[in-house]
Amino acid sequence: MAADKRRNATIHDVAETAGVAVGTVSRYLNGQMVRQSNRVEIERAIEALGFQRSAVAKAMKSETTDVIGFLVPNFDEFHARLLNQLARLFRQSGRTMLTYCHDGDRKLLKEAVTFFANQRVDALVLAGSGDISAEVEMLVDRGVPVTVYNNDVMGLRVDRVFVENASASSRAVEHLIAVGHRRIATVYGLQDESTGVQRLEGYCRALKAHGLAVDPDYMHPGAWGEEGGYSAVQKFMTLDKPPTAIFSANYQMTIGILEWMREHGLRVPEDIAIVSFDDVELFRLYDGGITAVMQPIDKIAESIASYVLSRLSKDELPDIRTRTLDCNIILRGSSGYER
Amino acid sequence: MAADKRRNATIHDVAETAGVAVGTVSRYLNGQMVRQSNRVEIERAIEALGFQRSAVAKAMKSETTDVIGFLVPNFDEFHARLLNQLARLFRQSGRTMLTYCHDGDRKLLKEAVTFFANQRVDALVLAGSGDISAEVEMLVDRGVPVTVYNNDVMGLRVDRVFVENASASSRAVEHLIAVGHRRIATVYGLQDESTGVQRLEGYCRALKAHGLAVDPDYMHPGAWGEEGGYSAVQKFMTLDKPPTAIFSANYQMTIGILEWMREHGLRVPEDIAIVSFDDVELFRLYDGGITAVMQPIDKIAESIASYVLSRLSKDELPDIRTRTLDCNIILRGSSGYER
DNA sequence: TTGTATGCGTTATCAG
DNA sequence: CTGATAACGCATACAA
Repeated sequence: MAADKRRNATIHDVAETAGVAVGTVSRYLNGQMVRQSNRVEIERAIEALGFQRSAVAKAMKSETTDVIGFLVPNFDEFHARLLNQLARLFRQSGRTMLTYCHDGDRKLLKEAVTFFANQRVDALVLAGSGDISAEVEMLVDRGVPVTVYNNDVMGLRVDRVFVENASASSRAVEHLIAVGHRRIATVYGLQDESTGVQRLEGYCRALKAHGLAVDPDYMHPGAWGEEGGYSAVQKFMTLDKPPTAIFSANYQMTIGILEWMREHGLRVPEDIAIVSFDDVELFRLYDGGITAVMQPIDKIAESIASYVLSRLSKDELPDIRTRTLDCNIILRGSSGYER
Repeated sequence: MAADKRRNATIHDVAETAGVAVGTVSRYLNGQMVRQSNRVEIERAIEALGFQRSAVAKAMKSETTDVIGFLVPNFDEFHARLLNQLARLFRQSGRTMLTYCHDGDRKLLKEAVTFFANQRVDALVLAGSGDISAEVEMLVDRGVPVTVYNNDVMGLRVDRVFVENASASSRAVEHLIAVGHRRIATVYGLQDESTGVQRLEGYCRALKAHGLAVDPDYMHPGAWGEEGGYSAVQKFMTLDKPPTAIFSANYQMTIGILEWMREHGLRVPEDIAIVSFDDVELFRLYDGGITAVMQPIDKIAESIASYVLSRLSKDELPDIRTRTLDCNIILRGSSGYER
């Protein structure tokens, strides 16, 4: 009656060959007290049968899966590092991460939340997005801890981890002003996301603080993609007075800018200086380097993990929390800085 | 007796408020025939209760989770795209992907296989690795379809998807020979992985085919990391006759080479020409571009998915299959090609 | 078509 | 400390 090799062995099989009751095996598996002689018998049986405890059945009974859902927008460099760090931190507490990538597809975004709900994840981490609050609220109501990062999603009882988008952007633009630029353009991100709004706000704030006009001609929407940066710089260069510098609100758009400039034989920073949000490997290696706002990814991961894990241990923390982290600006050649 | 908002509603709750039996609800959920009037009642009840079917209980009963495990070495550009494509293909068949990243950590590698076994994934995809065969074999014996890519893992009844590492490498080196290089070095990958062996083999084969000596001084192990490329070029440049070109067996090592050259003010391709395995974004944008072997990632994903899904539909396909895909070489400035 | 009953592999609750 | 047994939420034979 023991497992026939194809079939998975169960704790019943283990109990039988070890000559004990299933309850004893279960207790052994959960690190509770078991008589020494039984312990060795159980271990022997587990080894012999190749027993692997079913996480499915465990979840069924215990109402907890030890899995944390992560709704990823995409697998860019930022998220590659964030995923790595988060997975590491969660693993230390015996949990794992289930990722679902939506790639900006609004339909997938909602499917993902349903998927996580079906999977009964113990907690959910996601980058905020406007039209997702209804679905997420359902999870929150069920008592699933949710943590939001990057973009805010208003009116939800969730923990939040952000970076100082506005002030970092402002400092980035002030750096351009400091090295002598007066005609500074920006390609900005989606305005229905808080990062998009705040980074644009930082740009405007810096100009105003230094008595420079905020000129609509120098502001181009980019939708976060390479094409956005590409068409922005293309448009800027048709102006009577083209900008001498561009602040780009994320790295994908910056790549688009660089692409256009390469195709048209323009040089950085001689023809146009560049400062970008997000510090990626390319910016370190590119020609003289690209000056960039570096997000503290490891700290973001730690903050998210600490929020999630705290809610998972104590069962009910009273108030929702928000943490907003500082960014550093890495000076490189693209803003005229000599290394 | 209906769900109290905090608790998850079950099909029993749905059945009760819809005034039907649980079996009927279950059949409705699985798309079987249900009387029209009952159908609307059930839908109404589901909506009212916010019912979400428990994937855990479904898996418990049906012995299938609709989840496919993917053991990822890391989240580099190659895997970012591979994950995206694979997730998309699996999604189309109603399945999702559970990823576990081991980052080259041998302990995590084994833990991951155990994890997937516990989670009862329906199938497993992984990059081969020498010391993992024992753990994987256990899954194979249980009848879990396993598909291996990138590196082979010998002696296992699994499907395999590779690229033509040797011939692509050979062609890459021949390209360097064709543009006039005679002192061509290589920084190669781990020799306990088939990709490492084959790419080095391709390098040697090209040299021999053109009557050039295979000189150990021109061959440096790189272990796939940036440091490997960095120290390789460092060593090469101390030689009496430094190489005029380098073939790098992956992109991370190439980045290390570029880093060293930047630090020491050497130029590509004037001082050293470069051809690299893996085509990444950086190589497209870098200065005059880096000539690279482009792996057909989308085709790799399609092949993996088709292998996995075929084994999941028909229950028993007789023989294991292997597919080996061709690579293109993208010519750019780093090998002296003018664009 | 529908209802009822059983079992999937665990954990938890009891008596022993 | 251990053994027996009842859930957990769903799918599925089987009978109606």
